[in-house]
Amino acid sequence: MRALPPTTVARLPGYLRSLGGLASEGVTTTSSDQLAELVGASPAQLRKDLSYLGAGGRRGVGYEVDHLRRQIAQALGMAEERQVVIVGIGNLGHALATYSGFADRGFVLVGLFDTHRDLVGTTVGGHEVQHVDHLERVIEETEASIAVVATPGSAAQATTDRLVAAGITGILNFAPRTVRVPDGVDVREVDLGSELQILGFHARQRSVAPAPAPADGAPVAASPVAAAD
Amino acid sequence: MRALPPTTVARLPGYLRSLGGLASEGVTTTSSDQLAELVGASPAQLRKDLSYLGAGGRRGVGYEVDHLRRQIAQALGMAEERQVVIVGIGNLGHALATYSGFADRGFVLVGLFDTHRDLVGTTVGGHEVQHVDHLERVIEETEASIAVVATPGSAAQATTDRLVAAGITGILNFAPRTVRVPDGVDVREVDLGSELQILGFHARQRSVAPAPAPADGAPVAASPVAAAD
DNA sequence: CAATGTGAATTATTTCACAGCC
DNA sequence: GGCTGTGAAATAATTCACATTG
Repeated sequence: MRALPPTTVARLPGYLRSLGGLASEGVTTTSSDQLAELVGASPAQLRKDLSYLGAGGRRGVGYEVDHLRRQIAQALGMAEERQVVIVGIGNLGHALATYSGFADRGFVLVGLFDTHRDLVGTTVGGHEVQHVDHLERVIEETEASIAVVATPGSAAQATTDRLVAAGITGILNFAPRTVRVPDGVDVREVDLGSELQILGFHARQRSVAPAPAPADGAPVAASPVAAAD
Repeated sequence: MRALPPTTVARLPGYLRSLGGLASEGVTTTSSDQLAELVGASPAQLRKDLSYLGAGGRRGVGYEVDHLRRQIAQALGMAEERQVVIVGIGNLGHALATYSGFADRGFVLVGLFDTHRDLVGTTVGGHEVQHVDHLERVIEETEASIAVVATPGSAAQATTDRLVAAGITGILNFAPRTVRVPDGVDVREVDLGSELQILGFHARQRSVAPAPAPADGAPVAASPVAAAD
């Protein structure tokens, strides 16, 4: 019918996580109120999101936890295995390579790559680090479709170009640089520095503004906090 | 006069990064077209974002790079130093602790914490890892306002509660669990697993749908790709 | 004349509120 | 009676398009 709004897609993994928590506690049925509380969303938003999936909640009863999990998992493509490569095995790449969350989400790590002589040949998280020279060959052989870029910023765009040329269609970019990709390729940018700066913005607001709005009382009439000073 | 939309705030770090790139190439003046191309946004959006800041662009000319940088940096609170603590020095926490981007963005690392006996006392990125027992004291003494949570998911909420009680007002949460905070505290959730799953969703779309929409031709009439099957 | 700044139009997202079903 | 599903309303974000200005 209709495509899922991107905002909905972005919330599904969180729903799935909370449902997993419920399941492990033996809960078999839940409600939009309960689940919304767990994920920190509004019940209405949750119901709307789930309705896009055609998640068969029963009125007066709620949602069946297991069924909902399967449905979200399927929407997220977790039914099929996806091969993932990581390029750039520095501190962050190392941490990502040893991240335990790949397997249980249907992702299979099929290659680690770097250019540094002293890294190539070492084993990280059970995988041997290969030289990026072999990138294209490995991607072809393993049919990898997703890549994690954890290179220095200076290498991010060139790396991305090679990955795309080799057939990668989804890129998770941790390098502190926005990478450009052609249509049809999907990028998610994750940048620690940017996240900190966003927190910094709010921290500044707090220090410039008087009070951060009392829990739910008087609406702090028109505080003259301009963006710049 | 008006507050910046959150979406605008989230884009500012990227603008700042690209402006830094321009500056290091010796560029002194730029246009919304040029900058938009660099950051991957539309020129109109860029102009609107910058206009919120009161960024004094000159019509017919463009923006002065240095001035714009200062203005964005100030909006993001980079003028003041902010003290940051990291809780959870596993693989990821270790990588974050050695991340070089703190200093140049006005963030000062003032404490690393963990519970593991064999980690406490070791030095990571020039800082000694302390036991979380000392968390409250250090936050008070250093006046830290921002915390990075890189604990296992099971410890994330309890850690967050302690941080908030100790006065932290901004939290960057890498643990795979949504944490709840009271009003007035700011949280950014960053979860590798979720990001991968979002990429997984699009990968599935590609495999289920025929073609990923030709660059700009026939609009692929009503592809019957429902969310679930 | 080139490029910003910005109201107006458009599109997307969230919230409301209630009918419908269990 | 309780809780979902969903149109309709409200809000937010983006894009358009053009008057404005150096």
